Amino acid sequence: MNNEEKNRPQNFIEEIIEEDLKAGKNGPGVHTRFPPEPNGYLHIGHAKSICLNFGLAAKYGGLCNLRFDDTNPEKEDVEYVDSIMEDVRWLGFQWHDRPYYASDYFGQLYDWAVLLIRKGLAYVCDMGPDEIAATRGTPTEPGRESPWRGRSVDENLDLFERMKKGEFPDGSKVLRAKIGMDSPNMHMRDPVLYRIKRAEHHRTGNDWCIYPMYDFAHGQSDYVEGITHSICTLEFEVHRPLYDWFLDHLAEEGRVRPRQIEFARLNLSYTVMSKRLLLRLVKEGHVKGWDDPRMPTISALRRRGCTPEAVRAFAAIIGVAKRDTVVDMALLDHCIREDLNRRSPRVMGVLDPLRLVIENYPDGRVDELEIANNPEEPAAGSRRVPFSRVLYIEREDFMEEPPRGFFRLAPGREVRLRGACLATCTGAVKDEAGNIVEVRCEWDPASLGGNAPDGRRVKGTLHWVSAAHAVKAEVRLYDRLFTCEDPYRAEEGKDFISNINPYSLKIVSAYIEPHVAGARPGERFQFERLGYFCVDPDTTDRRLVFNRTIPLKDSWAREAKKGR
RNA sequence: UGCCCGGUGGUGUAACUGGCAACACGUCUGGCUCUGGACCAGAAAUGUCUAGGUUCGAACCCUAGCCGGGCAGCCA
Repeated sequence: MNNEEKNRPQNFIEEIIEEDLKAGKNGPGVHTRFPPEPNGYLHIGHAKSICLNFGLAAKYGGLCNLRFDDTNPEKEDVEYVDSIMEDVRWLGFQWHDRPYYASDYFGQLYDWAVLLIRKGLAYVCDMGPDEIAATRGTPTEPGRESPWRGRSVDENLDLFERMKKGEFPDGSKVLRAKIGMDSPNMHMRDPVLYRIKRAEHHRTGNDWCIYPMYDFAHGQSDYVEGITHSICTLEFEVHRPLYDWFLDHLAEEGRVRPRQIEFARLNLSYTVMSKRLLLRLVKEGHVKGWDDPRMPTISALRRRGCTPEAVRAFAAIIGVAKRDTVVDMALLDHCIREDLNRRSPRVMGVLDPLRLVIENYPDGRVDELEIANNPEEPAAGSRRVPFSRVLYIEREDFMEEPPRGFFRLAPGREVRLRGACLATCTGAVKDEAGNIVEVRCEWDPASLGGNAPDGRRVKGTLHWVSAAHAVKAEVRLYDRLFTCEDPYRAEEGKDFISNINPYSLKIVSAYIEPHVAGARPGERFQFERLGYFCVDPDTTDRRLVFNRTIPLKDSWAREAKKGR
């Protein structure tokens, strides 16, 4: 890719920005913001927005502000502020330790409200929520004007000040813009600017009993911070005329005016993305918390073992556009695998152990084998893995009567024990019930290391651990949280909860090679032939816990499925 | 049946702005392999919502229609 191509706009937002840059509209440069409301945990959809906003700033040499849109104290909390900061930081973006808060502008916003009143563009309305709703009209019929719409400027000024002082009960009065009740755009029908709400705010405490609405706060906050491009999701498209209306009446001549641009939020198959639904999953106990690895939250992705690089690669690959679409979860899976494959040291672990005894291997002998940590990355070095007479192999790697195309162990078959030797199966031992409890084999001592001197080949290579040396670990095998691509589509009378995958978590007791002993939470490995795994924070000195981040692709499983 | 937005292979995104519809994922086939992974090579995709129009030429511009999404919180 030559320079010209690399610098070409990648999406419609970059096109807009470059036009604005050319027209000299942005003053000093490009300035974006990521404006979460601290009322929940961030999810992969937010990651798309974070990567977009911070990425745009980086590309055009500008800044991106992290700004908490905290205008509704009833729903917001510092717990969420902290988690959001942690997530943004983890994703690899920084805001130079200058977080912004819409609540920092409460004073300015109040002054602007007073200014609108002075201009005759806002009034105090005594109607309650129900009345306001009843007089707003419908999308097809105009609303009715409030009886309080004609109050004088002085009366409005007095009443608004007394609202602020706390002279009126919650919900008894609001400040509304005077725009017109017949607008075809519902948001322009004298929208509420301020409401009375006696709630303790996580930052301003009890300083205020009136709080601005989103529409009155957002655009002006952008303006205060010198934001040039205010990027939000599609549902705010109809708010844009109001966003511009406030700025038309409040912005000063010659100062940078922000421009709102809308893009399609991320939808992912096999999961849900709304905060409300995610909250339900947590509250109703369908998952263990916001960071349960089955969740699409950033904290869950992190706990599961995804890297920030994988998430960023995903954000880049899905692109940015305006149509409402659903991205295939397989694309996220791909990005995770691609990244983990490059960086994960390999290790052997057995999830469903079956004893394998090497009959002609001396009892008590141990070979310390030198095995590469990552065959594709010599710099990753190697480790020593103990090999002995009694091993564990994966139960599904042995079949007494193998079907066509099964390359693993079966009576009379020779396979390779990864990094160790070639071994031929001599039989299996069963219990009274007929269950296979042990497999027996003979090894070829000349093949120590993995290859026979005579150059003969085997079709299968199995992972294994030495029974006497293995470390025991709890391994949490996660699968998709929902059984269908579109969990919202449920049977008559049921909701998305009915589409939860009952097998989304399977916990097994596994044997892992001793190399992983002492691994710290967050450490990642590839368990050869199985997938990528990450040490869970539940790990203690006495208990080792792994999460399966994602399985390796398994073409045999696919083949076996087809055969059925 | 008001207003706003959007329709490109199964999925997502492109098409140098009116000039051979491409890239990635997924799928399939073959190769290679001490991971049935990775990697390499290749294939299929009945793809520009429909109908008109402008034009030498339309995914792109115009008109009409169809389909999908959003909007009636003192939520954001």
